[in-house]
Amino acid sequence: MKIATYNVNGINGRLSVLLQWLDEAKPDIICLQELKAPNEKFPQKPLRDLGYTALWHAQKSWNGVAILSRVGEIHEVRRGLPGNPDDMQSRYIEAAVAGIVIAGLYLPNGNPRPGPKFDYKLRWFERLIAHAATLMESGHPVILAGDFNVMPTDLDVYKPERWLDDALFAPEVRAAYFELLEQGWTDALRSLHPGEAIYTFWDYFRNAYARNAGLRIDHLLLSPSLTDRLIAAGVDRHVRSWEKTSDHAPVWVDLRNRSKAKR
DNA sequence: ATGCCTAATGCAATTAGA
Repeated sequence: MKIATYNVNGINGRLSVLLQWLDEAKPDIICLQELKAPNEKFPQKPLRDLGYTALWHAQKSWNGVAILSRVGEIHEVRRGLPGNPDDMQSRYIEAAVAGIVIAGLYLPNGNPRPGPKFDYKLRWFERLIAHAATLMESGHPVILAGDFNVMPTDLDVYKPERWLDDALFAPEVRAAYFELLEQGWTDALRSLHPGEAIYTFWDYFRNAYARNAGLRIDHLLLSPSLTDRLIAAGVDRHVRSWEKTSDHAPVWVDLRNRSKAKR
């Protein structure tokens, strides 16, 4: 079973790229971020024509997350992170699909730092850590997938020294990421490719993709029972070279089917 | 320090992204 995350940077502006990639890669479950469209403008029909049902949590202009599936019903668990009823930004959606709890998230960017946006990022991260702890304690197979807006280590940045003061690489943000991992989550891509520079984002400026001036900020974190099923993980980086493409590339994991002998 | 690019909104220029 292939599960992916993809920050599309505008689902309607990038729809042809999204559909082409889905048709080519045929992932089973996909978490999308940055829909940048109101709920009523979610392109349900073209996705359904490709065999995907969808659940989305969007808002006008900014943010917006969705879960797509072609392997069975999407059972919504929650939309929005608990812990702040005043938070109106559509950045979190959680559903049960094919026996797995899928948490799709779009962590705040946080720039400029310092400032209110950075404070919001840190508070949002704290809420994620608290909620992820309850998911971990549940014992269910869980995957936290999305745009975390964090490069965990120097290896995840083309030029780390230039990013030290940035909200995506600040010490307190990386510390929050590792505090989350310490609950028992496995960073799927890094666990299978230790020591390898792999990026998921290249900005539109300065010919960044051609220079491979990238960042690794999109992550798939697996609970222990899913880590045992992890076969492969990768980035479909060629999608970043397409016309009208997002500044992110899709990231995916391949999981072994549940063993009947063990159940 | 800022622009470089791109999208959404809405029809010009601003906000936001990372």
